[in-house]
Amino acid sequence: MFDSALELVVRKLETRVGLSPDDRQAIFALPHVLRTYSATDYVIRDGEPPRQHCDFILDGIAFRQKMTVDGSRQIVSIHFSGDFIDLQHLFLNTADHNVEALTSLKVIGIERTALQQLVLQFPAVARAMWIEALVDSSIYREWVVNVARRDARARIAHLVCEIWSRVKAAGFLNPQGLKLPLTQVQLADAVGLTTVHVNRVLQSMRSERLIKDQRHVEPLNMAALAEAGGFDPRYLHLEQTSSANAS
Amino acid sequence: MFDSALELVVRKLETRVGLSPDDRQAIFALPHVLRTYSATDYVIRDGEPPRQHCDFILDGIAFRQKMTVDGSRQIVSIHFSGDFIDLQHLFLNTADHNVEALTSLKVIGIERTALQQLVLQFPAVARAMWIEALVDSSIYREWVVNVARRDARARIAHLVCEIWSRVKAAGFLNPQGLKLPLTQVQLADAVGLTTVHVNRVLQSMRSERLIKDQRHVEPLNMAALAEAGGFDPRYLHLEQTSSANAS
DNA sequence: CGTAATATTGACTCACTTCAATCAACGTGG
DNA sequence: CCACGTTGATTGAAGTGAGTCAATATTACG
Repeated sequence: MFDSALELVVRKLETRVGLSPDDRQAIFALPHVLRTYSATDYVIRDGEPPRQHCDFILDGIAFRQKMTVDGSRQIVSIHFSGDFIDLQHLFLNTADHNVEALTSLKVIGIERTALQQLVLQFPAVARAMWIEALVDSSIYREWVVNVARRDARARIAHLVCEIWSRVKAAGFLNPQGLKLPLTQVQLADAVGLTTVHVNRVLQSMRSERLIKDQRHVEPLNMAALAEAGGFDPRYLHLEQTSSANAS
Repeated sequence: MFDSALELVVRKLETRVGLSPDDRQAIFALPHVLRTYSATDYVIRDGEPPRQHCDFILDGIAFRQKMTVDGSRQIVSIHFSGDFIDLQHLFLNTADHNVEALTSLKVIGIERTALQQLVLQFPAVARAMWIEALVDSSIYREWVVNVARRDARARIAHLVCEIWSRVKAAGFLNPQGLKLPLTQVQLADAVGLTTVHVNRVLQSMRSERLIKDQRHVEPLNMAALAEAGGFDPRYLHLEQTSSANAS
């Protein structure tokens, strides 16, 4: 039961590098707990030191948000099954933002110091974790571009394409689509717009049959969406495996 | 001569973790070259595989930019003396953006595979590099907030504050200020605005005595600038050292 | 000294915001 | 089973920060 949760961690890392039996054994030996959050629960709170456990999502969706001094909110990332929520705090000592559960969330919380040791002492695992962290960075860069340079329609289209691609790559997509219970308020906070405007743009996108409902992403017309969002998935580095096994 | 360049790398990493004599020796043993770029030279090109060397800035300024399909440009980060330009490509196999020299640039290019080995085999070094990478991520998150949620005046003020803080923390600030040869076009590309608007906002900021000249950041009134930009430096994690030596 | 890059200006437009209702869906308690 | 509160979605009217286009200064520099 516990082991099956760590199995998911192993499987995730193996999408990036080959693991030896020793590596796998070390992962299975990680002290951990299973934990559940309800929607709207905080997983990480701005200003707090890292918790004792580092969470890896088994099921559900979480998002990361920052507040400005004048009180507006920006969602800066969204995380799904198979994501480490919290690489950030593996080696940093203070949270500079919040992470909140979007849906009810099942995670495996791995003991932070044990995970640090694993990363520091098992090169193959380290490689995989580095790749995860660097892809996170790459996604942030694309978000900068998204909110800075695309209009409302393209921003929303781009975000939907990203989510679609990531969830699909992680193997959690059923053919009838993806349940994504983002409210329009949250969607607006993710793309840097107001709710009112998001609402109007969504209506027009629905009338174009680009999307059906932002709370349920369906494979209506991904090609048209990608076109509308100027979406180029290279930044997700989905095919990135450590073929660079120069090691 | 060569060693003095690596000395800078050592010094940088030691701002984050304590290094043992072994660690230091391993760093000094890194195969490397010294290299120079002229302003506007490309250091990294979108779409290319990683070069054989990983650059660390000894002197000068570089910036990272992405293009959208419709041809607009967004600068997503700026790098100064003491920054690794290229952690991204230490473990990823394709560049998804460009890095360009803003000024003439002196770098030490460390052999990529050797640096990988160092990071994978020397835990203290790994810790320091992780912290660098995670702080990079944190900065990207703040840039998302900056372009998504602040108005033109605040965006520019925030960017100036960030640059000021980072260069100061790296110890490269002379009392009369910082030469930052950003043109208004580049500044606009960094904050997600047009040149025309940046020009007008700069004029008003100059008249308020918030800044004097965007090409030379002077310590005119950093407190007022921080106020105008809603700048809270926590996201830079400047004080972050691995006091978490729970290891 | 000429030419290109950068900065500035003016007039006009527009995508997005703001403010303020209203509507719809849904769970809850009586 | 219905009144009611709450959350999320929608609408309308009016305002504005920033963009666009196009011209002109200004500076840098070979």
